[in-house]
Order: sequence, then C-alpha cells, then structure tokens
Amino acid sequence: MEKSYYNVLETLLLIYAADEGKLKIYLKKKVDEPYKGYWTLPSAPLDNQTTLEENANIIYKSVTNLELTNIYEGKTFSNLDRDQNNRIIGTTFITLVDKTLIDLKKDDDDKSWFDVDELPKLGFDHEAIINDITKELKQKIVTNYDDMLLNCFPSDFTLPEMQSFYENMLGKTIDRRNFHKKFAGQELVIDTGVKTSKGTGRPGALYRFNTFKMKGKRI
Amino acid sequence: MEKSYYNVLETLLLIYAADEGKLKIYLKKKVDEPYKGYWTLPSAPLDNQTTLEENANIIYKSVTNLELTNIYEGKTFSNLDRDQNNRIIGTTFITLVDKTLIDLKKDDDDKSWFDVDELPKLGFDHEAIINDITKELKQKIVTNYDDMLLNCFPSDFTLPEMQSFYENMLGKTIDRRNFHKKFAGQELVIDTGVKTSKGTGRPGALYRFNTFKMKGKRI
DNA sequence: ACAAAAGTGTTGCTGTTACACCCATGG
DNA sequence: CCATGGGTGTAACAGCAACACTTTTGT
Repeated sequence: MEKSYYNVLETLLLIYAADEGKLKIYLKKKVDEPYKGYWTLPSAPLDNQTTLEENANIIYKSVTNLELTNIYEGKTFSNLDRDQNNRIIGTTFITLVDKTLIDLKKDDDDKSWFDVDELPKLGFDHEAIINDITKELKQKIVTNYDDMLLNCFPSDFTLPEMQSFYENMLGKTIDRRNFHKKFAGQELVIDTGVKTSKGTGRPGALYRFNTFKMKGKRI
Repeated sequence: MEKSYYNVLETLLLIYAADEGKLKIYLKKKVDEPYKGYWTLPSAPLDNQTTLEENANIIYKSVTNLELTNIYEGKTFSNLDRDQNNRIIGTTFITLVDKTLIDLKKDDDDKSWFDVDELPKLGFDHEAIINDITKELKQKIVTNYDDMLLNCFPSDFTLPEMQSFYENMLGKTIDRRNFHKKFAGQELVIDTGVKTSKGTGRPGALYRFNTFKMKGKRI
C-alpha cells in the first residue's frame, strides 16, 4: 500500500438498552461479504463534510427514525488490520435508549438486541470493541455518570428488575433490603402506585426515577 | 470543497506533569503561520500505515527522546473549522510524566510547561481541547483512575505539596489532618526519612507512594 | 521566644453492610 | 395454607468531616 496522509474513517454506534435486568446492545446481521451472516455494529463511513457526532446521529436516525437524545464518545480504533482490504479507522459513539422505542417486528431477523454478556458471532473487530466499551460503560452506568442510569431507565421499572440489572453490571449479588433503601429511602425513585403481578409471589411496585433528585447525582 | 470519504487526521498529545502543587501541560510555540507565536499542543499528522497510538509515541519521542510509559486515549475532535484550510480530525492522547525527566534548558523559549489554569494564547482550537480534556482528567487523577495519581507522583513528594495539588484539582480546600490520615494512615505512602527544609516552619517529610498498596487502588 | 508550617488524636456524623421479620399474591 | 417473592426496620461498622494541640524548624 502506498503511504498517504489520507485516511478512511467510520463511525460505529453502540446502542444500549436495559431490558429484563440485562444490558443489551443493538446489532445488525450482515447480508453481504465479508462476514456475511455475522452480526455487526451499526456504522457509517465519514465524509469530509460531516462531523463524527453528526455521523452518529445519521446512523441512529437510519436505525430508529428518532433523534439521538444522549450520546457519549468512546475510543477510536486504528489498528491496521481492522478491515481486510483497507485501513479503516473507527470512532465509537455510545447511546443509551428506551428499548420499547426501538422494538422490533417478529419478522426482523436481520436486526436484534443481544445481552452484552452473550454476544453472537461478530464480524470485523466488533466483538473486541463491544467488550472494551462495555466494560467501562457498566461501571459508569451504576454510578449514574452523565445521568447514564437515568437514561437506561427512562420509564417505569420495578426495584427487583433494577437490582438484577445492577447485579449484572457489578458481577456480584446485592442485598435486596439495602438496595431498596438506597433508592426508595433517599427518594431517588417514586412509587407510581401500580403493581406488577408476574407469576407467583407478591407483585412489585412500579417505580420511576425522581428526575429532580437524580439529575447530575452520582450514586 | 468536493465531498470525499478521505480525511486528514492528526494525533494531539497532551503531556501533563504535577509540579509545585499544580497540574502543568507541555506546549510548543509555533514558529510559522498560521498562529505564529501562539502556543500549541505537540502533534503529528497520521499516515495510513501508522496507528494513532504509534503516532502518539512518535510525538512523545520527538519531544523527550523517551518511550511513553503510560497513555490514555481522549476524545476525537472533528469540527469542520478546526483548521482554516483543510478539515483535520484530531484524536487526543494523554500522558502523565515525571517533569524532572523533561526539564528544559534556560534558552528553550519555544517550549514550556504551563499551569493548566493559566494557559497562554493558544492556536487553533487547542485551548478548548485542553480545557475539555483537563476538566475530566482532574477528576480521574484524584481518584487514581488507571493509576493516574501514581503516574503524577512517580518520585518523592511532601504531603503538603500533594495536598496543594489536590486542592487545585478539586477546586476547594482540604483539611490537612484528614488528608494526612488518608494517605499515611492507610500506608499508601512511605516516609523516606528525608526532611525538606524550605524556608520557615517545620520541614516536611519526603514520602513516596507505596506502589504495592496503590497499584489499581481507587481513592 | 516567637512565628510558621508539619505532624498527631478524638469525636461525631453519614453512609454502608449484615441480618430477621412481615406482607401480598398464585396455586 | 403454603410457596414465592416484595417490602420494612435495626444494629454494627467503616469511612469521612470537624476540630485543638504538639513538634520542629528559621529568625
């Protein structure tokens, strides 16, 4: 390859959502070679008249028809062998969304949500990228860095559901009573009055975040 | 400008050091137009056969003749107007060094260390970049994220000196006795036995970090 | 001896952990 | 009525904040 100061860039978008106590990521199945049938991150090449942030928004719109509401820039990956043919530099962006807004139809078999701890076969270096980004992200979410926890739970949730989510992020179990106290005791969450009966046992109350108390608060 | 998928990239290196209780950054004075006489970050254009990390190392070597010992990737800046002539995308890297290893000669007037809170006139968008990166960095250093505090104080220091550094990072004063207890009480620092007499008052003891206890520890 | 700066101890507060019991629902 | 899971209270502990006194130097 001829040495040159021109480079090819792409924006990679990592769309995360909390769902059933798990952190999930949105992936697309590749329909052409290379890596046909493998899953990949949504991405777009960057032209020289668009910023990386704008490019991330373009990807998001093409996936969801919505506007990005929160966005965090991640690392840039520049290894020479990221792509077999060309050297492509990938800058990652991260967004946390309400999964219910991007729910998929039954017949969508080329796009899906995956538990970040049970990823499918991924193309290019996307598995390494996801693992790298996810590892740091988990820590940031549970401390509500940049209101990430708030963005993960924009609508109603039960405390056991969020506790399960926390346990997955931290990789350890938490005492249910202390967890309850941490959120309900400090009025970080508000009881909506609605009960959720799912199967046996006492139904949990539906809560929502007290955004006034949570905004900007590290926990 | 013609729309194209080829982009020009540069690596920007932010070299920080703790000195006299302040966080300082290494800058170069620009000798040609544009921004002649303004100060700028050390940088290098990226060719298509080098990774961004390698490029950061190349810059560091050209500045110090040393190998990078720690490196953290920062944001990538892609605004269209970063440079008047071309669209140049800048990826930042951060390193924390022992300032004594890069001490400058008296006649070096084209390179210097600056207190991050008293920056000189900077070229391009470098002031905005430094302020953006520094703001997050300060928080990370004082919690020893990625052993950053350890890298800021690789050799001996007095506790009052480090306390002054902490106060500058946090933007508030700290109780001297609690500060002492936090480090000496948990055996995070080791008394070297050497005393430093600088002017009036009782001389402070020289400490060094107990790397065994500090490595990987968030404080 | 006096001023200036460094080192040390005690106390109370606050947040976190550990743990036992009661309550609401489905079968 | 019993199994399952959600909600509540309390006591011990650790980490942090507030605060006063002693020690070592220079002048």
